[in-house]
Formats: sequence, structure tokens, C-alpha cells
Amino acid sequence: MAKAYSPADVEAKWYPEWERRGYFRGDPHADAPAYTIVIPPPNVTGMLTLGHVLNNTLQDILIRWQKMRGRNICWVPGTDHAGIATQSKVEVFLQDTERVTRYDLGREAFLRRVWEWKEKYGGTIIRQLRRLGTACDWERERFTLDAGLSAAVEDVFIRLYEKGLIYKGHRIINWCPKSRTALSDEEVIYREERGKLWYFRYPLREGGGFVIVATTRPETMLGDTAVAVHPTDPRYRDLIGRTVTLPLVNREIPVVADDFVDPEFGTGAVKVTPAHDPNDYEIGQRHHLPAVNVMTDEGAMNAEAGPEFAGLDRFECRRRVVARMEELGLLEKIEDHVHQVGYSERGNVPVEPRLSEQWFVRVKPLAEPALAAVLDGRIRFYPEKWVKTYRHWMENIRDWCISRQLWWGHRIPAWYCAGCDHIMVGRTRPEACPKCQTREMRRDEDVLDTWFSSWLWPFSVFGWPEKTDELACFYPTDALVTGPDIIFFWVARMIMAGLEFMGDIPFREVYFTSIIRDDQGRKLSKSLGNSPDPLEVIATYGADALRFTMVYIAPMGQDIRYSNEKCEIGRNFANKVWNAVRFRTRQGPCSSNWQQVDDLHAAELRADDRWVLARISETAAAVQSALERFRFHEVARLLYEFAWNEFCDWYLESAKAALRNGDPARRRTVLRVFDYTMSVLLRLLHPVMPFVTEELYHQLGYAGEDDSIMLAPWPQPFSDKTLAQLAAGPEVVQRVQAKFDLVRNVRNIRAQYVIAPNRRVRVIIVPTAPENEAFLREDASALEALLYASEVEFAAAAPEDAGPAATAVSTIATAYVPLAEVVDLAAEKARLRKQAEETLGFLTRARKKLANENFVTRAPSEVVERERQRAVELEDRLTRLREQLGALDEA
RNA sequence: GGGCGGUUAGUUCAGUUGGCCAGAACGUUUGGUUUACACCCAAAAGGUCACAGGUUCGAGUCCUGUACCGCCCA
Repeated sequence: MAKAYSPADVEAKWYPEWERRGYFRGDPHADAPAYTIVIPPPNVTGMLTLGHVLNNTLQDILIRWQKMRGRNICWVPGTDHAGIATQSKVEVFLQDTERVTRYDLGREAFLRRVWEWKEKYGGTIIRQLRRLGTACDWERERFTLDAGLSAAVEDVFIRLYEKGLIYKGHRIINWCPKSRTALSDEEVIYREERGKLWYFRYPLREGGGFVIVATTRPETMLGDTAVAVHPTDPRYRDLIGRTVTLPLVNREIPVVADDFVDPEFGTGAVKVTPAHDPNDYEIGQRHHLPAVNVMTDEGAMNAEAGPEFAGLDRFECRRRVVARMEELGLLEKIEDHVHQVGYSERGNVPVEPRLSEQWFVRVKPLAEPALAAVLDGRIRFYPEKWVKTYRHWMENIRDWCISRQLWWGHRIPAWYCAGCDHIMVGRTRPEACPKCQTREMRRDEDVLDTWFSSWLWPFSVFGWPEKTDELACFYPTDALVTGPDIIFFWVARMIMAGLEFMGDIPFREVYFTSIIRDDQGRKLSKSLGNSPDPLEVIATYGADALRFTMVYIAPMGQDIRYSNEKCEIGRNFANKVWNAVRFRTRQGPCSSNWQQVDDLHAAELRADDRWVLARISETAAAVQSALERFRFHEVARLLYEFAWNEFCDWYLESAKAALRNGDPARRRTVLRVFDYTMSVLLRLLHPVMPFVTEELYHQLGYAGEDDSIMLAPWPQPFSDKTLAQLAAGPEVVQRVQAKFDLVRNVRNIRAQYVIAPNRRVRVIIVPTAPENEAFLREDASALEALLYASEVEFAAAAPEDAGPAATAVSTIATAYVPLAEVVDLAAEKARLRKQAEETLGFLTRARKKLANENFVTRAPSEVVERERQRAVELEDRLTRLREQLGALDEA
């Protein structure tokens, strides 16, 4: 074995092998219970980001864990068609390469080009995922525009239309002037901006005077059809019902009273533009105001804005309107104003609220059962706090605008009769209009929101609406792992769709991942240039290192701060485990019966053996429990700390001594305990670090050529019976840890006195109790090795003949290190005095507690008992420290 | 404006139902070629657990309030 782990070859070797052997395949006819995950489909145009790395690592951990537990795993990968993103990307591409627009090409030809582009460049992310080691069932890879998934989309549209849950309506929607399409409310991102608040004077038609209105969007005044005030506002009571003349346009518009108006905002009088503001639209409805649309779909002014402004871009128009109002003496004042501006998620331009005719889903009837499923616990969220967010959204849900003025996507299956405009919804073009028999008709030009296909993902990937074996076997899926940013877009809607179309929840548990930031706490973004390329990270540190690090630094529910250097954690850890195995391979072939230790008895084992068995069993239990609660970072920490701080630092060092000095039987037993423990450790670690664990499992001979750690059983903690037989319970753990504490104390002396590590010293141990002596004598050679001692002597009291000694006072024993030539009396006294002071401090606090009658009577008896014992130990230690100080005084 | 989260060593964070002598990693200091590992070993220093009250025998943990930071929704 190489001196250091080098991941590249190992990763390149095992991934294709796993895939070739079909380990990732889900079998719909298997006897074993299924465990299913559907991947959150990334955009087909996307590249792998660290967000994907985290997300998919967690899914892979669950899948590999369940595979080892014997479940019939099925992890469905795939991509979505990302309507706006893909269409714009290809438009830019065509513009750059051929200088043509989609309008030049026409719909059919353009779509052919998008498909060509997709075949050529799309799905990069899917290939990149393999580098991470994900155990996806690649034979089931799906794309939201596949024939089957498209059929599901059409089917759902038709069903909901027939049920009256899809309708076409005139409403204010969010319009992206750049992509020239409607967006749903969820696709608008609000950003705080420093803007202005302009105060305009609107002249009253009669009697002179003005009403002053404040606005953040002056250009929309061209579409004003009223001024509104609060009905109880005393300042304006007299104005209600009067008429003002809209400047620049010269339209006569009424002053209306409406509860919506906030008297505190601006002047308390607001302009009303029903065609360009959702709230104004509502006011318009209540007061039967006309809606005047003054803009084109590209965000420029149209003819309704008047000849002076028509054709101007909306922001240019804003400047012109303000300038003209000022000329007319109608600009009262301008204030700085911080407000939220809605941006289009994809287009990254301010959205324009716009009155337009679109298709909507009436979501309320779907939302109610979907909310219930989460509130009654059929679906559980981790961390649970997201339930509140979900609930709030579900209870205030608004209809979902699903039509998009794009070409790339599922075209809406609706036809309009040329004769009577009757709407016909169906899979195919109707022969004739059922109303007027006209045979001429045109199909709706629009496509559906991408989320209208991804909300069906958990069942459409299995062939719905056909009744397939896959659906029967794999639905409902088990866990969903995704980011909290798409809880509304996707998670909530999948729950609605699952309940509506499958009659059952789509998944049982949802884990929301952390948001990844850079080491300064900034979100990762392309423009900041602070998003590392995961493939480069994998090339530098290895896939396992990246996976482990991500999991290790990602606590549940918190943001994580990432930097490439942190991957050293994972790389170093992989190397540590690699080297522990390397040590083992030098000790000869693996034990024949490494799989279990059930037939071993306490008498054959050293305390350190029993300790490591106890600890690996506890670790297995803790890891299992952490996985069940989706506490992934706890899994990583448990394994890291066990492997490094316990197994390598202590057990391996202790085993060295036994292997060097022990008789053949002892040697065999120690190797067997080592092998068993290492095999459990590797299996527990496999879901997080699949490559290195597979490689090491083979290196050690735990798995044959054709076998795999993926097929190895998931480790279980020992039964009570086995624990008793091995005497591997809490007592031995406590004892051994006390021994290690003694060792650390002696090593501290060595460091204090700068004793070269290769210099063996004599250590005299005075145990604090006879059973401690028996315990320490039992495995004296390992103790000697751990202490770097030339010899360990046991004595009943401080040695008198040894000359000046440095003293290590620990619970289990006092250790004397005779150092005639180096001991500095003053320094040694200072050192012991400091310890004595510390001990006294703890002791005082413990005594105070025990003297408190309330504590003794009210605290649980085991807590009181523990405190008593602690006090005894502290007292004992203090006594010994003082004795030693006294002895030094005499010296 | 409404809601949710955070504030613990120099830094990044653990700390599950209150029992803690508050942990880890990185960094720092000291010393190291101990035949698994310098991607390492040993040892050490480093904390009024944001602040102010309260509940409790006992609070990093529960409650109330304040400050600052962040996210989501309007």
C-alpha cells in the first residue's frame, strides 16, 4: 500500500465497477422493501455546484445506508427542462454564433435547435454527479420533456381543467420584460433599493387646488384612473367623490375612498393604476375603474401612454414624466425612499406588474390536504422549523399562474374556436367546435411553467398515468433532500400533486439542506467568483474528502461556511484511515473470523480490547440514531472522533505493544478485535466516504474480488448478552479512560521537562485502590509503551529511594517519574500548586452543592451520587497533591 | 411591517429531553525522523457561553426583554 491515500485511481476504478455490477439498480419485483429517493432535478443547462454536492452527498448517504440495511434501493436521477433558462441560453447562443433570433427561425425550427443544443451540451451535471460517487439508478434517468413525462403533464392539465381547478383569467401578473413572459409570484425576488418618492400635484377639476399623491413609479401615472384616500382620513373627507385632472394625459379621474389606503404613506392620497399594480387592480375592481395598460411586453410605453411618451423605455419614460411634471409646476417634492423592488429571477430585471390574460391553477382546494399531511405528521420536515414557513404559505396561498410566453416547454393543450372563441382542452386537436361546429381553430401559443412538470416528478418518473409495477413498488418515495429555497416552488406543490393524483403523499420525510456560503459568509455566486468548481476540488482532494468535509461542516438548519482549504479535513481523515489499514496489512493476513466477536469471552481480552469493542458498539448505535434523525454532521463527527481520537490514538498504539510482545494466542485475539472493529468502522463510514472504504475493505481482504462493501451488512451494536460476555460495558470504558488520563498526565511531565521522546524513563505507579492496581498490572506492557517508559513499577507508597521525582496525580493512580538530574523543585512545586488550586476550586463547588439540602433532596439520586463520588475523587486527588507538595518542601 | 433563525476559545463551529469540571477542528506556542500516517505524533495556552432580568436545588440549554447579524414573506 502507498504511504498516502491517492483518491484518483481508486475513484476511477470503483465507480464503473459498481455501475457495471448493477448495484444501483432498483428492482420493482424484488422481495426486499423498497427505499426510494427522487433527485431534485437540476436544470438541464446546469453545472455541478457545491449546493448540488451537498444535496446529492446526503441523498447518497441515505441510499448507501439503506442498501447496506438490505433495502431495495432506487434513486431516480434526471433533469428538468428549465423553460426560461434554457430558452434564453440557446437564444444567446444563436445570437452569438449565427446572429439570428428565435423569431427569425420560427417556433418549429427554434425548438429543433434547442433540442440539438440540449443533446450536445445539456446534462453535463448528470455526468459530473458520477464523479461524486452517487449511487443513482442511471437506467431510470428522466427528463421533464420526455414523452412519458409530457403525457403526464397533459393529463394533469386536462384533469384539473375538467375539475374546474384550472382557468383562464385576466389578472395582474408579474411580467418579465426581458424574457417577455409571465412569471409566478414565487419567481419574483425582492431586493431592497434606494429609490425616490415623487410627490405630484393632481389639479382638482373644479374650485382650484390640488391633491398631492406620492409614487415610486412615476411612469405609471399615465395609466392612472383614480386617486384613492382612506375613507376616514379627515384631511381628504371633502375630496371623496370629486374629480381631478390627470396631468400630461388630461384624463378626468375620480377621487375614491378605499380602506386599503395607508394614511401614513406619503400624503395619504395615492394614485390608482389598475393595469400596473396588484393592489390598484383590487381597488379598481371595487370601484369599477377602467384599467389602462400603458406598456408593451418589452417594458416600453405604448400608444395609451400618449404620443409624447409612446415608444420610450419605462425608465426613460420615468425621467421624462418627472421632467414634464416639474415644467408644469406639478412636482411638489422628491424624497429618498428605500423600498423593495421585485426582480425577475431569471431575467434579473425589475418585473412589471401587468394586467394580462393567463392560465391559473386554483390552488386552495389542493393546498388544504397538502397542509394537513404535514401538520398531522404523515410527512415530516427536518429541521422541523420549516413546517411554520410551509404552513404560512399554504394558508395564504394564491392562485398559481402557470402559462409562460415561451416556446421551450410543454405546450398548453387548449384550442380556441375561430368561430366563437370557445375554449377546448384535450390531448388532441378537436375535429370541430362543439358549440358552433366551426372546424377552424388555433392552439394556445403558450407553454406551461417548468414547475408544472416537476411537481409530478415523484410519480411521473415511474410511468404515471400508466399503472406500472414501478409505481406500485417505489411510490410513495421515502426521503426528499432539497434546499429550503424551493419549498414553495417544488416541495409544497409535489405534496399537492401527490395527494391529488396518486391519492397518497409523495414522500415521508423531507430534509432541507444548509445554504452554502464562502468563508466570509457571502452567498456563493458566479458574479462574485466565489463558487469553487467541485470537479477541481475533487481533483485536488478526492471525492470522499469533499463529501466528508461537506457533511462535517454542515450542521442541520444552519448556513455553512465553505472554503476549499476545509477539504483538508476530509483528505486528512481519509489518509488517516488509510494508514491505520496500512498498519494492519503489515501485521499479516486478516483474521479468518473477523466478521464477529460473539464467541470471544472477557477473559481472553485485554481491557483495551474490551474498551474498543464497547466504543465501536456505542459508535454504531449513535451513528444509526443520527442517520435516522438526519443528523448527518453528527455522523461525520462521531466517526471522525472515534477513528482518530480513540481508535488510532489509543487502541492502535495499545495494540502495537500487544502485537510486539504478546504470545501467538494474544496476537490472534488482538488482530481479530482490530479486524472486527476496523470492518465496522469502514462500513459505518461507507455511506459518507464510499470510495476509500470500498478500497480498504478489499485491501484488508474483508471483501473478495467480486464482492463489495456495498453488499456488506450494516453494523449493529452488540446485544446485551454479548456485551456481558465480552465485559464491554460502561465500567471498562470508564476504567480505560481513567488509565489514558494517567498516561496523559505522565506525558505532560515529559513535555514539561522536555524529555526526548526516545528516552525511556522509569515510572513508579502508586494506585489509589487495589482494584486499580490489578487493572493496571493486567496489561503492563501496553501501559509501558503508552507511557514511553523503560519500566513500570508498582508501589504502595511514594518511593523514597528514587530521589526527586515529578508527579502525575490522576484519579486511578499517582505516578512518579524520578528525574534526579532534571527536576526543578521550584517549577515542580508551582506546577503542583496550580493543579491543587484548580482541584480545590472544583471541590469547593462540589461540596457547596452537596451541602445544599435542596440539591440533595430534589435532584435525581444518580446526579447526587455522581456528585458525591466526584467530591471523593477530588478530595483524594487534593490530598495526594498536598502530600507531594509537602514532600517537596522537605527535600 | 409580519415571521423565522443566529450570537459559545483568535477563527469556524458542536453542545439532542436543564446535571458541564463547557468540547472539536483549524490557527497559535513548545517539543518531536516513537518502523501506519509530517495529509503525522506528543504536550500546552486560550471561554463573565451577546447583554439585562426571571424560573429552578441547578441555566450555554427554559421564559421575558434589549442589542447586533442573517433569511423568508408582505
